Amino acid sequence: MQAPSAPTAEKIADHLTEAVHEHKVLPGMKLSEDEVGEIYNVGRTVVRQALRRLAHDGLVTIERNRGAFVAKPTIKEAREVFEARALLEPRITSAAAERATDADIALLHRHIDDEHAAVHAGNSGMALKLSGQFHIEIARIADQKTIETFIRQLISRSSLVIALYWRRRNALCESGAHHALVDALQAHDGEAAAELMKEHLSDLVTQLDLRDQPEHFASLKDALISP
Amino acid sequence: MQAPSAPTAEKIADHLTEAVHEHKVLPGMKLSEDEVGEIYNVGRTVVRQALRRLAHDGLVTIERNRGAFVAKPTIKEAREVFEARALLEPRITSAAAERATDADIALLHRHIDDEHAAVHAGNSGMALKLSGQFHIEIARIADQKTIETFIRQLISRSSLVIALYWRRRNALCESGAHHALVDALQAHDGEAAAELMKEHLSDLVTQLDLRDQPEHFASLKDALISP
DNA sequence: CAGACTTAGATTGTACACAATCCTAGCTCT
DNA sequence: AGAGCTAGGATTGTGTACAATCTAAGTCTG
Repeated sequence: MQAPSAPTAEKIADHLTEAVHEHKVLPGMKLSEDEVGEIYNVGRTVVRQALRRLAHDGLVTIERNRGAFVAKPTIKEAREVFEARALLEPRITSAAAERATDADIALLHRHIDDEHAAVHAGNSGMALKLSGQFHIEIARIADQKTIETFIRQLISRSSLVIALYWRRRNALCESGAHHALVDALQAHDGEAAAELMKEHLSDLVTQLDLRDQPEHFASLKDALISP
Repeated sequence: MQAPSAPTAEKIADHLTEAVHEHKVLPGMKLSEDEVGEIYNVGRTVVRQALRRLAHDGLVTIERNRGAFVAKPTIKEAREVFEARALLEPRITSAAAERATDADIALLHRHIDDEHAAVHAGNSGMALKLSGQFHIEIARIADQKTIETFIRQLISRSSLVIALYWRRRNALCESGAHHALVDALQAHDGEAAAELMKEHLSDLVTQLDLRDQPEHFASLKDALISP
């Protein structure tokens, strides 16, 4: 099912990123260079480039002489990711509302439909990916490449955070929020759109379990001595 | 003067980043792999890693089979960089004001002194670097690694933007703004600090010449035919 | 003499081989 | 039997060789 031709490093990185978005690969999973290279029919040199790019995006942690692993964001990092999103996304959404064309709106509607279809088909991975892409589309509409890049990274990491800290495995984010957002964008109501995005993100965070760790003590001694 | 030992790819990337901050290397300059490798006493493999990292930070553009060049941000990108900074930095400064310790304040004061000394010594490159680092320090104090990373990238690119679009070559940013900022941080006055940062960034932008290009026409024909 | 074509040099892209490091399993010793 | 140690295998880090591609100089022709 995999093309026998040799894709570029960028393509591989993008494909792996999608896989993370779909929760096909999960935090902590090892990404062996040989293994990945075999999958994509490419040498280690190219795999290496892809993995380092993912590491720079925060999706992968490279431990020297040990290899690349899908990142496992800590609670603190998880909070930071959503704080950053809360800073960037409402404002970018507001900008998107002012620039959105009819074609953009149509695309977003199709996105929501696909998302709905995926949920209906029980394909939660695909639904999650589409849900993330929805946010990226908004950044694209705002026509701010720099911030769009940041948001891409944040959404990738959000996928990891959701994989680790989502409260109820089966329950998915209701796409109602997305629908209301598109309406605000269509009405070119920047203020309303920004507010909706802010609430949407806030809702997402409350669905996460970011209480201070279940105390994975470093050592047994620490666990028993602590009050 | 360069150590004969072999530094790591990360070290090289950091060193080159500093060089950009100091305007030692300027936009458009070519970074040959062999040349860089010779300078740091390291093979092309390692240089390659460093260059790709810089490319990912937006400091370098890699053209296939042509090589790596220090990036030349367009006017649009320049605007985006400062819009992103305007979004992130005031809020992060506010957070920093609430967390700043005496040691942090002392460090910032030292920073300003160094900056002043550099200006006085006519070392404008060093002054510029320190001025950028000042902003990074604030992000560090806020203890938000994720956003700090973004701000690092933005400040790096700001150095390129300044190299390309600064109005008056010899005039430097007065460090008075930085001084007032430290005062607000010391007083733990988040709101004032945020406002000062916002104005400071706004001042910076007005010092740039971001008018729609001097029309670098692609071809002579286009230049003469246009109305 | 101008312009297009050809060819040589230089630079980057990729694969591969060897070195360094880490993990595991088996062994020894108490 | 269990803890510590050693040797083997496996995986990653880096330099180097070769292939692909671009640049530029030189040549030829109208």
